[in-house]
Amino acid sequence: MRFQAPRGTQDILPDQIHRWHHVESTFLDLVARYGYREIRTPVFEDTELFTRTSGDTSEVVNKQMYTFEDKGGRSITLKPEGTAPAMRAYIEHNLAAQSATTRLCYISTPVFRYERPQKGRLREHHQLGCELIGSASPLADAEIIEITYKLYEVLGISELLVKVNSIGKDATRRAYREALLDHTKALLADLEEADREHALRNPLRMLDSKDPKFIEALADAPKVTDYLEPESQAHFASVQEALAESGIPFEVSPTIVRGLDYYNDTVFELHSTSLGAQSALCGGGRYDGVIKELGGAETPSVGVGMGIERLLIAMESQAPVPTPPMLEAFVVAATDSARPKVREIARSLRERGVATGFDLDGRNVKGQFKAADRSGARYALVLGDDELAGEYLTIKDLATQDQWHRAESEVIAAADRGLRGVELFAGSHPARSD
RNA sequence: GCGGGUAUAGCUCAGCGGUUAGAGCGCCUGACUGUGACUCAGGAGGUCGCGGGUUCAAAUCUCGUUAUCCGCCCCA
Repeated sequence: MRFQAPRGTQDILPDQIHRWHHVESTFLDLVARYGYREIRTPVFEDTELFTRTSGDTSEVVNKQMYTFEDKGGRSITLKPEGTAPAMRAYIEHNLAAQSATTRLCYISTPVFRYERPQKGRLREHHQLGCELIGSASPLADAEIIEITYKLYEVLGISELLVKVNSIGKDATRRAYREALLDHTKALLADLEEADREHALRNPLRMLDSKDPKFIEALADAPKVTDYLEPESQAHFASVQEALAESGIPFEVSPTIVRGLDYYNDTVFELHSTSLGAQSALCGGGRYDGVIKELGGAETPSVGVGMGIERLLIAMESQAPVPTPPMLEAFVVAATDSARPKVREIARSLRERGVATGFDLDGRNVKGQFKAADRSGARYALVLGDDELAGEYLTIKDLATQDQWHRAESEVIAAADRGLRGVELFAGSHPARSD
């Protein structure tokens, strides 16, 4: 029996991991400038955490959660999204006591949804996220969108579309839902039972449909923005103003409704045209009711979750990340008598922070050079009887094939001063050894 | 959950009823006993995704299954 990774999951192999590190460190560096601090939450949570917040009519909670009973009889769910666990932790550890507004971020948190996999859609994927807790200001909404936009910009995604919408307060959505159902009454009556139920469960989703029937029927449908309360209208206008001031191009898109039920007022998504059917790079919005729903004080909040796998797909074509070399230097034993010294030099360099390799298996010089080449090391440090006698190293630049001598003590001293690359190995004695 | 395509060497793919299943790239060895990458010569590597069926004969046809890709749905 040969095992393979479960359907919809992927191994992230060493040849790929630098791309993840690049995204993660770019993200952490960016959000640190806004004052976000990282939080890590468990992979699984109490099932009710998600049914309470995401809403039991949502597709995610309804059919996509990985839910099971543990040996203690508890209902456990692998996290299907990142916000609710972060809010649970925020309440549980009373982070509100530390300051009025709290900025949390998370990197590469695994997210599980039972879906039919295709490109850019997995059963386990990973998200980066930001949560700005404790501010009702439209500037908070704009900050989250700005950070998201900047991240993609810095990472080199150019074919980017920012879509924002406001879905208002509960009352607005209730009224609008009614209006929408009223408007599509004739169409709904014609639908198959299953389709009708689906539409009735969340009427807003009809807006997003690609079905010509819906598109036609909804062409002259009322807009949610017409139903917004004055307060929500003003908020949405201010968010747009703030985005414009930040120089972020966006479009108001009435069809953005989001899959989770906890959002109010601002919702947004960023799409990349290079992604095919699964074009959403991230989604987020304001969720003022979540913390109260989870037993905390009423606390307005806004946040975003960004899918890493989709981001990496978009980057592949638009902004590939160069593969860093495995090693900086490789020490070659030209004679067997040099092997102990080779090991000693490798150890000295490693202690001084230089990624250094050498042959463990008694390979001949040719094999050692080959290994040096494979390792990506720019420099081979050759050590044989001549070098042992003269206490120097023969250094070869594997890219240019130049070769020179340098006293061992000088190399170590340079490494001690923190020098790297050319400065570390460049010789003051450019004589060739052959 | 629905519809369709694909699965052959480490990778990209050809072969589509009939000798021993191939190519390019990669890998290993040698030419070169202290020099990789380039060149030349040689070599290793395959349950043809898996299981059943049809046939004298199956990588090839067929059914099932698993994975993957595309569209729908949903979303990151």
